Formats: sequence, structure tokens, C-alpha cells
Amino acid sequence: MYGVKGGYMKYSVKELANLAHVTVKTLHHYHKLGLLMPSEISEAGYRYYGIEELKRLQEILFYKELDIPLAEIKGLMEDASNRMQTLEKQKELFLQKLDRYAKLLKTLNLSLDYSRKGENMDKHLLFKGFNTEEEWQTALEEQKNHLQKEYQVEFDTQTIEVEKMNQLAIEAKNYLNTMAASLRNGVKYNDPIVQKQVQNHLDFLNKHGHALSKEDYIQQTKFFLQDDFHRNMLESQQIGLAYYLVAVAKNL
Amino acid sequence: MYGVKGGYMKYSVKELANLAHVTVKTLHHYHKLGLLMPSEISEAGYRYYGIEELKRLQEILFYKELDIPLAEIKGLMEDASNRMQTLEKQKELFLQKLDRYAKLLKTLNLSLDYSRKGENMDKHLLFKGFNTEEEWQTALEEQKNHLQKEYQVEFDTQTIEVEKMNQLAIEAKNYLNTMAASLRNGVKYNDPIVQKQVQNHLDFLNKHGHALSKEDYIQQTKFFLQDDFHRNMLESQQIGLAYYLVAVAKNL
DNA sequence: ACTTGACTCTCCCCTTAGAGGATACCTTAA
DNA sequence: TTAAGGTATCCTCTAAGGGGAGAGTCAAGT
Repeated sequence: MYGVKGGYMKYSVKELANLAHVTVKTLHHYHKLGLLMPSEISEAGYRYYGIEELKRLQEILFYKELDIPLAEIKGLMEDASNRMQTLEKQKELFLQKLDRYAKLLKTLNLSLDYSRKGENMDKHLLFKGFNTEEEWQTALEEQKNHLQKEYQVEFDTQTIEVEKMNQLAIEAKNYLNTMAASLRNGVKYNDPIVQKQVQNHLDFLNKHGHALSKEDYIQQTKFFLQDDFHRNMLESQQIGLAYYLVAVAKNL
Repeated sequence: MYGVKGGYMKYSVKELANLAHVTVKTLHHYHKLGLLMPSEISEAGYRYYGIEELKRLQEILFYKELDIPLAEIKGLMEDASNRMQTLEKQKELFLQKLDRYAKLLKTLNLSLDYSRKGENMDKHLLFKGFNTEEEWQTALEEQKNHLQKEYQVEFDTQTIEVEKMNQLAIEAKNYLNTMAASLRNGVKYNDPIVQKQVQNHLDFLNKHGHALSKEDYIQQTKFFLQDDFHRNMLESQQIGLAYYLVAVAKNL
């Protein structure tokens, strides 16, 4: 510490940096930005800071913790009337981020869930019933790309937006969970409860742009039962599920 | 669309960009990174992409939505075994971010709360009882900076860490809210309920490194009542609160 | 007074994921 | 053939510093 000479404490860059748990580089940077000026500069160009600067630095760091850009911090400290406004703005930003991360987390969990079970999100649940893997692929291609058609109309809804896919996949997952639970709980295949659940699922899909008729769905469950990959996927979630789905569908 | 000539669809940069809702710049960038190579490059240097590239791009964008850096996406797509690991890592990251933003939001709300009431977070609640504003200031300086002392020992606990301050301030705020509620609900100043609440507050402070004896606290409430600034602060939150605090403290 | 080691200075390049712009070349329909 | 619009490369810029080079400075011990 170099203090008490000129009547006040003065700190070198390293000292101040240590006190505030930042690096010397940071102090250089703040100096260049005009955000924190040294109280004194020696002839050799050395920066020295007083206690006022320490306080100011702490205030800066407080705002920085709140992810406020340095440029804004500067404005905010020069003109205190910006304070409230900036903080309110930042609050909105946090709320958005919270929302976003919560959603992404859902997507991620879902994806991981499927990964652990051996396959990527199975989009087949979202489409009409076809009989062969090839038909499925074709349908997926079409849905996924809408190629010529989309191309000549408007380049919209083209990409599978994560957000949308998210919702659909979550619903699909919930649906399978629900059905598995019904099976475990001994709900009979023609029980109105389970019939209603399937109906809800179809309604949801239709409401979200995936036209899927009762007949399509029946066809779909049959395909799932017959196709090794899909049957295994379902059965690995709950033994008997593939068979249960068919039986329930037949009674729609 | 330039397709069907060589037997497969091919898209120009702009077309692909539109299809995937990205910019041409992005495609350039991905090309340079080796993340998404064109399926064909004309003599003039024009990039053309096929349907495989469109799919790959969509996969890239999916990961990008999850905030995974492009370099990692590349590795992840080259070697699928990284997938799970990367996603798990990203999940952890999201959880941390969620936690962080939730905490910062609390700090922010608190800060705004105080701002609206006219003053910055009042740290006086955290310290011993003094009689004059100057004594308070001195104490604050000391606590805030620990100057010489801290300096010669270890540069630690120096900065007012947002996190810690956060907890204390939240507790202080809760405490005042609770007391105000008790007052509104007609809880008598010597009711064990309210006495217990004060005791909890003191215990909390002591547990968090702010030694504050029963006598200190009594002294503090008296100061708050006598000092215009603090009395107004309390009374603006709840009429009668400053008086109630004194009465409750006297019966500790 | 001199040396040594720690400290400090300025300057420059690097990081992410592209955006923006300059300038030159290419393609396609009228 | 010409004009319009696509495309290419190259350069600079962003936020908040990190890393390092090369040179000068400070305080202490000899």
C-alpha cells in the first residue's frame, strides 16, 4: 500500500485488483473505457487509485454481476436517473432467459430420455399411419422439407423449429407415459378413460397442424406393432405397450 | 432451385439459407469452419447444397439452439459417441444458469423494491446499534472495506459479494415484512410469536457473521425511531412499524 | 551505486458467431 | 446485350477482457 503520503490511501493496479478480485487487465480495460479512472497517474504512467475508486469499482462489479454491459453501467453511474430503468430492463431480460433455459432444459431432457432408450426423438408419432418404413421416410421428408411446394409459396414453417417440435415431442412423450400407466393400472382397452386419452392426443395433434384421422392412427398402431424397431421401442418403455395401443385403437 | 439436373436437388446459398432461416453469411461461416460443406462447388466458386446438407444443417441448428458452441457441434456430429456426454454437460450448464438467473432476479427485485421506496439497500439493518448517522457511516466504512486489517491479512471477503449480500438483504427484507404483517394482524408487542420472529432474525444475523446482541438490537430500533430518515423508511412501509419495532425489542 | 526481481506500461493478436460493407465476378431473363 | 440480382472473397467490427512481447520502473539488498 502506498498510502498516507499525500494524505490518502493509494493502491497500485495489482493491489486494487486483489482487493476487488479482478485482474489488472480489467482495470486497464475500465480505464480505457473511461469507466474507472485512476485518482492519480505517476510520471512513469503508473495508475494509482484511492478509496473512492475502490467504492466505485465495487459498484461497477455489482452491476456487472447483474450482466449489465459495461457501456450501460457507465451511463447508469453518470446519470443516476437511468438506474431504475436499467434495472427494470435487466429484470425483463432475466425473466426471458429463465423462460428460455427452462424450455431448453425440457427439450434436452426429452432428447436425453430418448437417447438413453436408444433412439433419437421419434417423429413417427406425429404423422399419419403408413405401412412400411419407406413410406414413413417419404412422409417425413415431405413434412420436413415441403420441398417444391414450400419453395414456391413462402419459405415458412420450413425448418422444424425447436420450440414447436419441443411441444409436440413433449406431448407425444406424455401420451406414451399415460398409456403405459393405464396399462400398468389395469385400465381395460375399451375403458372410456383410456379412450378419452387417445382422443385427446389426436385432438392435440390435429390442433397443431398434424392431420391424423382415427383411421390413420389405427393404422399407425398396427405398424408400430409389426415393425421391429418401433415395437421394441414401445416394449422397452413398458412391456405390453405396443399391444395395448393396438387394442385401444381398435375400439376408438 | 437448381435441382434434378445432376440427378439430385441442389440449392444455392440463398435458397438454402431461406429454407433453414439462416443467413448466407452463416453458410459461409459454416463452410469455413468445415461444419457444413457444400455438396458441389461450381467453377465460378458458387456453393451448391443437396438434401443431405439440408438435413445436416437442421441438425446443426438444433444443437445451436441448445447453445452448444459450433466447434463442439462439429465434434459431436463427427463422433456420435460424444452426443450424450455433450448433452449432459449442457444440461448441467442450463441448471447452473437457471439457478444463477433466479438468484440475480431476487437481488434485482429487492434492489428495485428499495429503489422505489427511495433509497438503496439499507445496510444498517445488518449492523450493531449506534446512535448517530456518523457512527453508522464509520461502521459501514469499516465493514465495507476492512481496509488496513484485511489488506495485511488476506485479500478475502473484501468485496461485498453480491451473493452474500443478497442473502442478508433478503432476510432483512423478509424480516421487516413479517414484522409489518404482525403489526397489521394485531399481534401484541410481547406476544411470543413476534418475540420469536425477532429472535430468529438475530440468530440469522449472528450465524452470518454479523454479531448483534440483544442490547445492540434494542439500541438499533431506538435509533431507527429517532432518526428521521430511518423512521420515514419504516413508516412508509407500514404506518406504525418503527414504533412497533421498539416496543417489541423492549420486551425481548 | 548497482543489481535483481517484482511490477507496470503500451501494443498487438485472439476469442464467438457472424454482421456489415467494399469490390469484383457470375447468372439469368427480357 | 444489358440490367438486375446473386455470389465470391476480403476486411473490419462486436464484448470483455486474456495472453504475451518488449521495454521501462520500483523497492530492497548488497
